[in-house]
Amino acid sequence: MAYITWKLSPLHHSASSRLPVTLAPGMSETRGSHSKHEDMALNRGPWTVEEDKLLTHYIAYHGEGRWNLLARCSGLKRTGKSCRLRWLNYLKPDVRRGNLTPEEQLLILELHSKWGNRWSRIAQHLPGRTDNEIKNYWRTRVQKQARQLKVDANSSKFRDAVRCYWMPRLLQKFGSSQTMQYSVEANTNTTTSDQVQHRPCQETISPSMQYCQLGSSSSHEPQPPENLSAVFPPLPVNMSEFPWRASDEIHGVAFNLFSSGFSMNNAYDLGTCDLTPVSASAPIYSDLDYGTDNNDCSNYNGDNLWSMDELCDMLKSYVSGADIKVPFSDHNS
DNA sequence: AAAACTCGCAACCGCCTAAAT
DNA sequence: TATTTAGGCGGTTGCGAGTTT
Repeated sequence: MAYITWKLSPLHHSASSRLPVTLAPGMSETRGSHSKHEDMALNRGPWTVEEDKLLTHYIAYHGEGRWNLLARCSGLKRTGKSCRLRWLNYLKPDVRRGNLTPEEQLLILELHSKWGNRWSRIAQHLPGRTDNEIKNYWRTRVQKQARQLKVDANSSKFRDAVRCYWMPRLLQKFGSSQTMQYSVEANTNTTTSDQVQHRPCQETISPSMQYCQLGSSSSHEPQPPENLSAVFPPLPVNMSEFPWRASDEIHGVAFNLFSSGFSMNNAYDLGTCDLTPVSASAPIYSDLDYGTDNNDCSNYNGDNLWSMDELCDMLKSYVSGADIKVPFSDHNS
């Protein structure tokens, strides 16, 4: 098998990319990364087109792994670590690029609520997405909201807000974007990254459903760290505890998201959530919204239904205990 | 128009663990 | 068993591009 796919880093499109830096041996290089035979200067910083080609061709012939050997034999003046990172996060053909879909965002929120900052583990359940990308998403989007609210991203208040307002909104989007499908095997008990990314589709299920099944296998799953009470609190069975009622009228739309399937036992069982009232009036996204190519979601603007400002206002209202007005976008109007 | 500021993200750092010696 | 090495992971940094002032 040879990879002939060639992708240019966005940096390569820029005429003013920062230049790679060549370091003499011993200049602030990663601990233990030098062999005694390694005598040449190492490049650091952005990868050049030539370096990418070299790495891609080498892996096409020799396969992945043995990164230090690769670094020495390929002619690249890079550390093995650097080569590995470049390949896994950028050059590997099945790396998906572009904005995260609502479905993916929802899954990240769900999984992070369960596992905390286990980025690589979370990434295993988002085929084609890298841990780095998910980590960046969390830091730039989610933590930003927490900062604006002046609350800790791991605080129960913020988690409640996310669970009550952000996730339902994503579900709303998700409910109207059923064209997005994942090739994920239903039984994920022993799933590995490779299995998720490369195996043929045996059953098409939504990530949320996948997650539900994950949850059902929890006896084999390590528990989240203690300091992560960082799980979202279970949705209250008694909706009177909730900032809104089980069925709220929002701009003329009966918002009945939590009416079926949530309980203390399946707080994350989003897959059983009744989306009908929502999707009936929800905006319809065409393939164009997500990009018709599964590897290209760049056409999808993840914030066009719910802007960050909107979200921030709502979360602020929730944190301050004020009445909530949930905007509802009606594309028919 | 330009300076200041913000954002997104690729790449690096350093710690940890497992495998090899 | 102790030490070394390689690979993996989460945290952090720094730069280009875009936006605001």
